[in-house]
Amino acid sequence: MVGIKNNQSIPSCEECHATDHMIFKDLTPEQLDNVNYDKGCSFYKRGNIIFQEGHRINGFYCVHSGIVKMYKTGIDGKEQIIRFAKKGDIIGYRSVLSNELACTTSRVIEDATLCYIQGDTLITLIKENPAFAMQLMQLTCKELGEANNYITDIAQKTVRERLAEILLLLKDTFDLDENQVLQISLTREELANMVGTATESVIRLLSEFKQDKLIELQGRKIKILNLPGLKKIANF
Amino acid sequence: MVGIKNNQSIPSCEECHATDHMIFKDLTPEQLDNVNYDKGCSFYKRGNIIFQEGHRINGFYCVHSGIVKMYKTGIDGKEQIIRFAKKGDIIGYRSVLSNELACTTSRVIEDATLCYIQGDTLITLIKENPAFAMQLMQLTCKELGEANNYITDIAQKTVRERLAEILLLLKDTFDLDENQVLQISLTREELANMVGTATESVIRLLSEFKQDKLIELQGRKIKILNLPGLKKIANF
DNA sequence: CGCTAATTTGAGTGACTTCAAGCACAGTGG
DNA sequence: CCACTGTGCTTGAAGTCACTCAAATTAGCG
Repeated sequence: MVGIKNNQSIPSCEECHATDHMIFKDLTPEQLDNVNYDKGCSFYKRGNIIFQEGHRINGFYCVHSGIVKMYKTGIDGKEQIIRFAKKGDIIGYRSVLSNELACTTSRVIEDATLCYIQGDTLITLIKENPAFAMQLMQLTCKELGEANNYITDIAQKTVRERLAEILLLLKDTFDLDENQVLQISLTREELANMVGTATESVIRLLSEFKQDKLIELQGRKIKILNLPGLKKIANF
Repeated sequence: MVGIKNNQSIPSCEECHATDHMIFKDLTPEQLDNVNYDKGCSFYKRGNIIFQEGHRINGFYCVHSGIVKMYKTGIDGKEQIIRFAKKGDIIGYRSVLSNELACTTSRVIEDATLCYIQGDTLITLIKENPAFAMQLMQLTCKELGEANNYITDIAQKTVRERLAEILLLLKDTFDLDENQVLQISLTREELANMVGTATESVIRLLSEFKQDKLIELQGRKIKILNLPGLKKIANF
């Protein structure tokens, strides 16, 4: 089921293919085989950097397992987390397409396996397969729409509202386990870097949410107690 | 030079073609002719709405002249201006591609002429012309990159820094005339809706900039006196 | 090796400061 | 004359600073 190449076990694209949002779902079997054959694959531990803002990248990555955060570094080094990538998501493709330097840094949050695919392969696929091109374009448009929403939120909502919204977003992206606990573990600082606020503010607001019986906290585990309540606070 | 159709003078795409960032530059002459023939064209006065957030649009628009603002409506109706569109820019294509409702409203800021092109035409072009598909994808990626930058700025910079940055952005987008005056006329409220702040704050900060000899104000005309100074304030 | 000691990292609190929003009102000019 | 601009004043949300405490890592050492 899994081939061995470069003294390393490389997962087949087929595995990711199960993921419903998989970008390669419109490829012909031959095209997928090509991608599968050409790609490299590496394991990264939490904290590892996949690529860094401002560096040139000649290919893109597809997340096979684990979680990666994408962030920009603002003034005095403060991170602004733009999005997360999980199984089936691709990262770095923007830089390949627009032929620009990477505009974000991507760092592993949960131990991850990523496949690396040459930029040329992507360009070729776009030229050969219009359905794939459409798929990719829709992905970009979706991300663009989300970015625009986020701009509006961050410009107009309070920190409190935004934190509630981020919790809901995390719930949608990473789901809850059977105990309603968010299936992603972030530090308070990382949460702050998503919301765009100070770490202390996140800590204070989380305690407020806890006192208001909206959530429950055990370390980094966040249990959602009152989803409608959070939605109300988030204004959505 | 200009044909008459529907009792209305329709400018040829050739005119826009001169614009260097024109999206259609990779079309074959026949494809361009097709677009040119199929398109509709309308004149809009300042204040007119081209399309509205949440509405379905089945095609997209190409700005032939004038200026259009694209904004989202946030809580209690406050506008958040996402971007402007001027000659050669296309708007609404995102919704066509992702087959979603419009996520912004677009309203005319300076009397404008816009061409309307069917969504199908766009899809066909993408399928027939990979170079055009690449071009469009690069446009989307560029917008996405800018949106991500903006998220970081708005989350981390002060209103003062952001206002300076917006002035620089306006300068790059709409240029200065021979007297260093910004070639776009916005109300203080519109500026505030770009920066993501209150109108009063913009007014106060503009006066500060004026006192610091960075700019000069005559009504809505903004004259740039000290570009490096503004860049310094904007942190870039 | 195993068991403290030492250091680092993250969570949490309180006091203080400041930036910017909001309100009310006064011009002003197209 | 109404929409826009401009100003003063007040208040509150959120950032900053300074610190404690707990947990987790790493180092040290018999």
